[in-house]
Amino acid sequence: MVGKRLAGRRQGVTLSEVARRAAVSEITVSRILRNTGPIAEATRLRVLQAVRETGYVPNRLAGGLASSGSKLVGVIVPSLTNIVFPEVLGGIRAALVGTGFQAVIGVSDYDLAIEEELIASLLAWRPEAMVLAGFEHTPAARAMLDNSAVRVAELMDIDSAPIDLAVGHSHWQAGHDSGRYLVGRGYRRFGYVGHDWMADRRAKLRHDGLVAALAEASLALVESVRNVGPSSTQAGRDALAALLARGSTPDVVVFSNDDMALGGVFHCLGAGIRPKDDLALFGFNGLDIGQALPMPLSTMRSNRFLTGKTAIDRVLAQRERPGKTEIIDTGYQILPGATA
Amino acid sequence: MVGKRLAGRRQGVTLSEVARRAAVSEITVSRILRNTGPIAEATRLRVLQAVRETGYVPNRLAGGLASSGSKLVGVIVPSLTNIVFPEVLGGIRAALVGTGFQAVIGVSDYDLAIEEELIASLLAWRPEAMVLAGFEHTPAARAMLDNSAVRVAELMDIDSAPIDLAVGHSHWQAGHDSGRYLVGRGYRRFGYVGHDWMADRRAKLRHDGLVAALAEASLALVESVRNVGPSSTQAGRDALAALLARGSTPDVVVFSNDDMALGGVFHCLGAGIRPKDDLALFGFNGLDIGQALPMPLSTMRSNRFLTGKTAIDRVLAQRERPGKTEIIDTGYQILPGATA
DNA sequence: CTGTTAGCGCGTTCAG
DNA sequence: CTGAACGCGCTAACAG
Repeated sequence: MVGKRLAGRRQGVTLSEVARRAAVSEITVSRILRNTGPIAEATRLRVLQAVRETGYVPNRLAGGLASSGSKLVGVIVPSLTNIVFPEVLGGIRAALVGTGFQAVIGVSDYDLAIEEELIASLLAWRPEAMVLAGFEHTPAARAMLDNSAVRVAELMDIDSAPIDLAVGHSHWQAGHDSGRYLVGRGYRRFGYVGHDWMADRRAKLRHDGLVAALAEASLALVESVRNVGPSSTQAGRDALAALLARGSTPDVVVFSNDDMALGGVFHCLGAGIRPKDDLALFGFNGLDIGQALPMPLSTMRSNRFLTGKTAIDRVLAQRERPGKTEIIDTGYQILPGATA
Repeated sequence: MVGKRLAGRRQGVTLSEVARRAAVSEITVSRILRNTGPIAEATRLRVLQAVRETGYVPNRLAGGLASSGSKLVGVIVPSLTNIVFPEVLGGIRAALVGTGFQAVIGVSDYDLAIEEELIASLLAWRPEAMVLAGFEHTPAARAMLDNSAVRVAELMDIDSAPIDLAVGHSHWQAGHDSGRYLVGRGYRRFGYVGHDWMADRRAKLRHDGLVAALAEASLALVESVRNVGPSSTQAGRDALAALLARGSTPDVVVFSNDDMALGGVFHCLGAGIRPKDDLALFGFNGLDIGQALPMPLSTMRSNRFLTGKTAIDRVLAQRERPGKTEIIDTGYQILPGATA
């Protein structure tokens, strides 16, 4: 049975109603509901019964206000359609389970102005930590973050100095390693297919690392195409077609990520180009779908779940912002695959 | 410049600090920040200046408590890794822009018990509406929803009676239409490859609609494989291989969704089976990636963005729960593609 | 083991 | 156009 609520009264059941019904004081109900302080088993049962009968739902606005602690973690990701971010959120959720904390998620669409608005609006909920992607924020956003004493985790990237905590891996290094790996496998004529660098600075870092590795082997990109929009399979497909149409003959094409690379594979399959035999293809991210292809994509796996989980674990372990910043490398691995 | 905050004081800047600085009362600051009531332009500018100088961030816990209105919408989706839900969230965000409302997102992992917990915990934030996926909820969850006077939108599905508002399309009908369409194209020997029905009831509805359409044409599935886990490309690939290994020779295989169907296409490409010529393949959802294949996937597009957007528009337009329930059909379209 | 007192920071009255 | 008083629902800090 689930109590009343009846009629016009807008308000729900409050603590005092539960307390009255159980013939105890409000604070006792509050303690029982929060498993705090010593409580007689008999009282607890009586109160829990009253809670059930009334259908009481605590008001966390009031609770948070009274205790100056919201048990909220603000999270801002650039996108949800790029599957890597839902995977990071998976790690965040995993770390939050059983802590009583709840994530409030914002999506910035890779737009720093939107990120700034979201930071303001999430900070208004007095979260106990904020999780962001990358190091680029507007000055106003930085000021708000500094001004609020909350812990700040910047994810994905560790190539710059963090505000507080950075968790991710070096994208420049990953690009560099991919270049060394491919050179080591005998490739010499490198093509590059990328997407918008303005929005996705990490893609540019990987590109720069790749180019640096090539230079160390006295090589350079023979051809490069960059799409203006965000990464997508269709964009990768179109861009590879455009690159090949230019007439140069790369023996390998490195893509800005797996989404783009998948499109590259599809172009090859449609055009009768045999991946690896005729043209090698290399991605980044190590998405499951790339590994389910007839020829698994050669790529690098980043550890998105671990990145999200580590950030939360760390930030909840130490709630005050420490004096010095910390950087945690969650690494990456080459997936040899069958396309390079 | 961004004010102090200095030293040990845990608390941030409050309204009264801003008020003191601007030499007005708190309520005046409050009004200015909420664009409410008549305000002298001079005062407004002075106050805004003080807000900037102090780096004041409103406390929504306090604001919500005082006004009994949180400007929050609770959203619970079964998954974020299934791309259809991020797309629904995209529609929700689009509808929320400029309204001052903010979505709080929970992920249930297709688990009704987790959904129940999330409902309890989101309701504690006193949202002004709740958005859920599907019609299946635990009795306790239903009770909490009924008990809170908030509006409730149930998305994706319109095959049952909603609590308040349902937005989506009929999955049974979609399955039925796909069957009629494929029969109309001359297919007779139908195979089915699906994933876990316990978790994804809508997949089962589509299956049942398909089977019904076949029965109307005096046909039946010649072979059916269902994976126990969630849908994935790899699962689709494995399941199609398993189905074909059984020796029956379908001329078309219908998959529970595009993820699975993509795996089917990959299996065919790897095994030298020509999609459509040797074996037709049909999916559901109309994901972009399926349309970027060398041979675009034949499938049905559901309108996820519209579903999310419509639900929020509707629910914000009328904030009290209306006397009677409403059902909005956002439809679907057949994408002919090239695999069936 | 339980209760009392006093706010948390803001918005809703109602007066000026 | 601006302000004073009050309370939203809950919890911290003491008592007892």
